[in-house]
Amino acid sequence: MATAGKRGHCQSAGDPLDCFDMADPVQASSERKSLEDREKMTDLERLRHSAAHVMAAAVVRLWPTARLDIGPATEEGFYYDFDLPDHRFTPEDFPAIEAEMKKIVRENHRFEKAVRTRDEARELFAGRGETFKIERLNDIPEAEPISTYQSGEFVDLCAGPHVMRTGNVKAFKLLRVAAAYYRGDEKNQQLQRLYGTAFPNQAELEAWLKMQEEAKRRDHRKLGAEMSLFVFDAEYTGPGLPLWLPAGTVLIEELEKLAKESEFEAGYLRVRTPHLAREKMYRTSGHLPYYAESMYPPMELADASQAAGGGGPDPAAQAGGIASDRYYLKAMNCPHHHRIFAAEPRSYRDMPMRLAEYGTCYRFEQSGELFGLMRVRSMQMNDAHIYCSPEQFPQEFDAVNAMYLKYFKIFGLEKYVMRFSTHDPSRLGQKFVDEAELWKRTEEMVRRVLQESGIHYVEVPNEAAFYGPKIDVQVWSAIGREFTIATNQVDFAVPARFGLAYRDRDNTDKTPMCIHRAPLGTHERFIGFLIEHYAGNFPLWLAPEQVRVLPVTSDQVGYAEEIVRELRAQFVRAGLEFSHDKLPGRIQRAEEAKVHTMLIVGAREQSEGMVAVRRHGQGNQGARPRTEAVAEILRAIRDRRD
RNA sequence: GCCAGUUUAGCUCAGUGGUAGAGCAACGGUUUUGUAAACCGUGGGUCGGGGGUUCGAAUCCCUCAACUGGCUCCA
Repeated sequence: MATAGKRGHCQSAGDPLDCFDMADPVQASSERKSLEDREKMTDLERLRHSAAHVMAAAVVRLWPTARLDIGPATEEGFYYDFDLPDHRFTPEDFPAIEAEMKKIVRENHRFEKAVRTRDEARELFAGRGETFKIERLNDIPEAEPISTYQSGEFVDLCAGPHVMRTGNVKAFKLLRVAAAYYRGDEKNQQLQRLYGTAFPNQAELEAWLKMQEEAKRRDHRKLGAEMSLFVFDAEYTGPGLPLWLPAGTVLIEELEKLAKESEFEAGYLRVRTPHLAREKMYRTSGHLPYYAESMYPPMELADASQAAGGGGPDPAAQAGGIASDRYYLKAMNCPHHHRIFAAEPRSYRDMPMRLAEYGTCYRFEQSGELFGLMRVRSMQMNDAHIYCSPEQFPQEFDAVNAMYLKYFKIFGLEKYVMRFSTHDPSRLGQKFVDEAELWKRTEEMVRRVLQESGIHYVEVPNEAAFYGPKIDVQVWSAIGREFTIATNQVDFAVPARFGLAYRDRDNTDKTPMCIHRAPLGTHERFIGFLIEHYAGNFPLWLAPEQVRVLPVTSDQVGYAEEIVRELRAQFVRAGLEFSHDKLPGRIQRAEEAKVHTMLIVGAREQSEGMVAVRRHGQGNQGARPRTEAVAEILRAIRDRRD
């Protein structure tokens, strides 16, 4: 993993694998900003960076032994890293720090820039015991000037820029305390990081805080519990292993229905594979030994001759002198699909061969990385592998792309970026498989497809997978969280590892290319995203409870039951509620449960064969003939409209 | 895995060393109901698990776990 860059995945030279890693949070980069970047800093970033100085100054006043590292602006505010062995920050310290910050703001110091020689700066920080600053000083390229900023008694090694005076830092708030490894490397010591945010004025700060509150309301973990979609039962099931409740299972099955329909239309063949496989599978794929740590530990069958049955023990294990047989829970489906491809002789007439499966994978994510449904240890992937010839590739890739766009339209996803990761020619044969021509051609094809479909994409050099370029789809949930929700990868290398081949027209064996694709990602992350995207107000086709019929009095129960029967006969998820509550109470509960459509039937409706339609969140839509209302519901479900 | 915080009834939360509480939900009954909460009653908790201090622990201490916020990681 040493060659892996800061933020990508599948980029290490040791990784010849598919990798549907769905996580890719945006992280504040700990890399140095160039001088040009600094000039581009927005006013808000200047303000926040200045606020970081004010906070650091306050901390040093309160804890004079604190040593400073760095304090940049981030997307939501700023942080500053401290080394302070004799005190651990807790949120209880915030009022004192904020009070001291206010004092510094009132003192209204100028941010005074001073350009210094290296030796002067070194001496200055050595005198203050600021060892991190001296190390950071050594990072600054020879050509760049060294500058410090002073506000009051506080001096920091800093290239700026800042606001004019501490008095300009008007509205700020400390947010949280966290640990952070020095230089972002877990081999280094941990520093204490204080996060805060700052805005030009109090009103904007408060608006932002309010937005954060709103975000919490649509958090998928909260809504998932409220709507009984899933639970985590760590004590019995295990951390990161969700149990899908009936309502959540509806979402899964509707998504699978969508996927199966689109994949059927697009000529995919469905396959099914077990949740585990022998060690040899992952040794051949290359996952072992590099990634064993990210997989659940193997199940070891001590008596191999007995365990192995007809096949005998794993020869590789025997060769190593181990008379045992190991099975691993699968962390990805591709090796299994490769073996399916290899199961029978293949002809060019079979190509392209598109093997699809909602495969369940298990990844032993570190405990601290688990995050609701977004980062779990068991996941069901909208997986498929397309085996094709290089000639067939553009068309296949284009079709995959079209499927992505189809899905985005269905879900009303307007804000997304495709992140196109390409190779670096200078690293062919090391980080990237040594196929210069294939790289060039494939990347050009991919680029052209992206451009022609008018998709918004960014190209990221040097972040491709070992075996080919890839596209990650990044989306934002309605609350502004960014996720990699889907991925589409080109693979020229792994089919060869498995010895995959097809007989071509010229009667020679050729190795196929492979496209790994998962436009709906995993159920877990995709549904987590959808919950936030819709704030739990699912469109009719997805809504766990689509229709609830509410008779006004017991006299209409029979009529209501008739309507429910009619709907259920058409596979509409409809129910009836008649309880001791008055109508407004039952409406309230249906609204709270986010039931998509309520059909209210009283004496008036019954006598005229009507229903009064009420849409969740939209109030009373008025009475309509029952047949018309039912037909409209069926149409909307069929068209996957809201 | 690391740092910090949190963990009390199904849910939201109150309870700072002296008999575990409220609202909602659940259940039972009354009410026959017209577009976001009718009324009355009942049951429900080993206060995350374990250990310790104390006459006495939800409350103080230790430890383990899960979750949350970050960091690292992310095949």
